[in-house]
Amino acid sequence: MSSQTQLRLIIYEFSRKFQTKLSTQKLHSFVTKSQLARDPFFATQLVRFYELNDDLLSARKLFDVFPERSVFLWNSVIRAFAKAHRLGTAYSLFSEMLSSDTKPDSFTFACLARGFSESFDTTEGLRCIHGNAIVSGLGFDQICGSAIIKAYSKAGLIVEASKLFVSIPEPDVALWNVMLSGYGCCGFWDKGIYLFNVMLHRGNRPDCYTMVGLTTGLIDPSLLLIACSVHGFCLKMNLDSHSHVGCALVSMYSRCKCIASAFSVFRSILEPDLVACSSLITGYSKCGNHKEVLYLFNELRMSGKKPDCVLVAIVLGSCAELSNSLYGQEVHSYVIRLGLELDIKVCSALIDMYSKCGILDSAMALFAGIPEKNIVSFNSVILGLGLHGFASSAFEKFHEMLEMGLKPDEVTFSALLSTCCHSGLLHEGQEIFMRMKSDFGVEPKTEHHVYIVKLLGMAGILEEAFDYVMSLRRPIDSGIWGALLSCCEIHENTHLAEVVAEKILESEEERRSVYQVMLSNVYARYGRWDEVERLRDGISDSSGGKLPGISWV
DNA sequence: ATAGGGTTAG
Repeated sequence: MSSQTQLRLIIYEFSRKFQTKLSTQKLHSFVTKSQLARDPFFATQLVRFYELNDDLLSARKLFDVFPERSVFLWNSVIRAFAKAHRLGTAYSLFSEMLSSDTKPDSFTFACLARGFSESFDTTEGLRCIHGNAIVSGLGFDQICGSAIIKAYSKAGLIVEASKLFVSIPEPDVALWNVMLSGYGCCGFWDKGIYLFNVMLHRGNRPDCYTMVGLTTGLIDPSLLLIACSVHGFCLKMNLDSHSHVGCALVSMYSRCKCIASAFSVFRSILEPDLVACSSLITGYSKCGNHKEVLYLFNELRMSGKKPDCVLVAIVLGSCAELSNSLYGQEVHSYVIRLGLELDIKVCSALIDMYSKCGILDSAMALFAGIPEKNIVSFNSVILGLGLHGFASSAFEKFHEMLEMGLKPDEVTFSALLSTCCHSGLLHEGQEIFMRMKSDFGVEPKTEHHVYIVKLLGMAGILEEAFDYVMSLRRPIDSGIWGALLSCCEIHENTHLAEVVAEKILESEEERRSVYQVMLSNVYARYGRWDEVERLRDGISDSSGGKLPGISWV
């Protein structure tokens, strides 16, 4: 092995392991003095290294002076900017590439698509990338296709995603997997399972990521039966020992509020890493066992693992729910010791924690200290102000956010509606609810309907609240009926309460039998006729023997 | 050498 190659390997390893600013500078001065910086292979590695260190400036400098730009170098630098959400730069690099001698390949489009999947103006950006890919003759490419499908589905553009999927002649496993989880992301878990059946039918062998893809759509307790069957399938295919599958199963069971199963899957993971532990801790947090979250977090710290921003944010969420600022402050000081206090995720979680613990001043101070505020930090502070009854300040922050060019999302409106509820502002609430859809194109979800019902109910206009719920598209979430029910209780309207209770039972029943039929189809496919019989018996008992007409295959 | 798939803040 030549000394040159050795150095490359050392620095390649270096780039994977170290992530401190100090090492960037050391490496940088080292590289510029040596001849290494002229080597095309090495330049690509170096860009990757800079990317990992959030040092895009150095990456750009290196790229700009580099004489021979290989397609690898172009892709790496585009990838670095796309991943950091510097989409303008990523796109202008791409345009520059189009007019250069080096033509983009499938990786170029994959890198671009990845960045655009999380931007605000996704639809246009993605269509543009997709169009360019087609022009470059890569419209049916697997690598390019899988990245674009993923981006489309992350952005909720499931129609675009599936159109692209069906146009690709012989999808590989990764492509099937991306489409499966795409359906899950967009709330069509049933279509995902249908596609899974088609995939098997065409003789494709599922891998561990197929299983991970199937779990993505299983997001609430009503889907527990389906979740169990996915788990069963993992066991049967011997795919459950893979650590990524383990994590996905833990979080799937957590979303289904079945913490016992989540825990038993976790126990079966041989060497749980930080992500596995985070999945379990997130599970306890989702199930409302916040004491356990703090306990496990402590255990994790004792075991010498270093929590990351994601985990810290979740733990702070539990401190907020416990409404005890002592826990929160302890985690806050730990965060400072770890040097994570500037992270925007952590900071937003801290704001939320302090305002829910009644210390609004600390929350506001933290908010003021964030250099680049994003949608989440604004949402936290709006929610906090609303919670403390400062409705006009909350709306001021909302306008400030709009002036900064940030696009409000569903959580923003949730926070504003909650503000109105706390201050009893019926008309303001109704107005912002209207504007949410007409001015900002945000579709109302269960939580928004719940707030409207609460606003109407609290004002004592129960009949109007009832008519409002009846006007919603079916199926109506039982949470919405629940909100109305509690308003009926407060206003002691027993007549309406009875009607509402009836509706709740109805909707649950309907949902259950639909799921049972779907599950029985899964069993039928694998010849588990005993289970099928058991389930179908259950269905005839509960819904008069009539099966809804649903087909998976 | 550059992608793609485990947890994910409000």
